[in-house]
Amino acid sequence: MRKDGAATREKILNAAQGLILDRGYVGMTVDHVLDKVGITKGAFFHHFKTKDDLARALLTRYAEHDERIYRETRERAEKLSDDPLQQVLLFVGLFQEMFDALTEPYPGCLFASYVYELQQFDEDTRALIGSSFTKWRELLKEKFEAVARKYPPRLEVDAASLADAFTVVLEGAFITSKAINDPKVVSEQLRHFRNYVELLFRPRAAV
Amino acid sequence: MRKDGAATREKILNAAQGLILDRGYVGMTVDHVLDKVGITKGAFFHHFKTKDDLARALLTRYAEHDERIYRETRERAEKLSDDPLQQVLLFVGLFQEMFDALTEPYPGCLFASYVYELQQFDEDTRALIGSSFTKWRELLKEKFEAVARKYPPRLEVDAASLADAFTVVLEGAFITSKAINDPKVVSEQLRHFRNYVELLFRPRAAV
DNA sequence: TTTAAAACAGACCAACTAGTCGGTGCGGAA
DNA sequence: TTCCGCACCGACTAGTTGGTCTGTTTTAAA
Repeated sequence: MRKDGAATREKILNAAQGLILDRGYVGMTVDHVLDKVGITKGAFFHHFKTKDDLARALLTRYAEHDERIYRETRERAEKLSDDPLQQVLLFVGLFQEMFDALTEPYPGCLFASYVYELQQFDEDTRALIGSSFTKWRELLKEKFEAVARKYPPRLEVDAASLADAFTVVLEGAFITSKAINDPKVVSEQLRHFRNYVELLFRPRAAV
Repeated sequence: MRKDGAATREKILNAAQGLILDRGYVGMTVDHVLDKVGITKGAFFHHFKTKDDLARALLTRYAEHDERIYRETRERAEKLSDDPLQQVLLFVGLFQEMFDALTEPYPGCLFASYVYELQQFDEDTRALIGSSFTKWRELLKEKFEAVARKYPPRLEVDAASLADAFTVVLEGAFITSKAINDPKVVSEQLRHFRNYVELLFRPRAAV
């Protein structure tokens, strides 16, 4: 397997993603990628028409990967318990587990990186970012609605914004974790979100 | 007052900040700033030695502004109530008020922008980012410790990470707000943080 | 073995980048 | 009035950027 186009393409994507999270999209140059992967201009532009083309491919791949993680984790939680509240708490707990294993700060979220350079991207790319956020929301929203039906919340809350809160905590924790260079931040903050859900819905007797 | 150097300097800083939040630091070029302010290269490099010099000045100004807001809001809350729990709830509520008034998404946090291009900046600048985050933490941490002394929390929590949670919610909400282009996200998410604090500390009888 | 396409090499280019430098005009001190 | 210095101008430069182009190697089918 001397010349494997698909493998080279993957290497380019992986290298570019790391570089973008470290230096931003504009700050990541094509030459940086070439150095990191060990290829030349010809190879790069054989696989990607333009740098923007790479940006789109990268975001699409990231979105698919993210959605799979969300969906699989939700399914795992649903298998572990029949109770919607327990399912949500397990869902958050499973994410906590993942981020607890980190020994250095999570490199960051590609969406967040793009959001802070939003004007560099075309309308399609920006739409993809927005639709990913709303997709995550929908994935958790129905879960929270089921929880609220079974356990009346102690305070009035909106299922959609509560679903958003999970993403919000993740995004905020990524930034804070990188800023103070502390890998523990993400799981600590997820713990707070878990606490919130618990306090909001868990019936008195069970506490 | 024909030629006011200080005013021009401010105009440069303001224009650059807006451009950076839209396009990232590398994506903001000196020429963009010149266009926006209506000056020339000579004027720009008269006020700032290099582009990096502008980046540092901008971050310093932003850090001072942020700290002032945090501190003044805390002091306002402290004047409005003697009870530490009420003070925290008021603190969050006052922020909610500010962000509730927005008609378009908050342009973003300069620290977060820099964090997603971290490798572009020197050690000093990165240290300034880290120290700002810990400063915000300290500012709220003592408050939460006072709350916890008076009202035993329903779940065991660490004051430092709870203080971080406020910043985390803000940072995460900024990104989500921009991503889905919805200015209401920030105040909604602050509401959840307020709920959390309330559920965590407020005694049963008062709920 | 032939052959056509895919995978890659690397010299080259136009546009853009941050930064320089000699010069200009104006306001106030002497 | 002279003179000095701050604020500003804008042509210029050296280096970098994304992207092109021509040519070479590899792969697998015919």
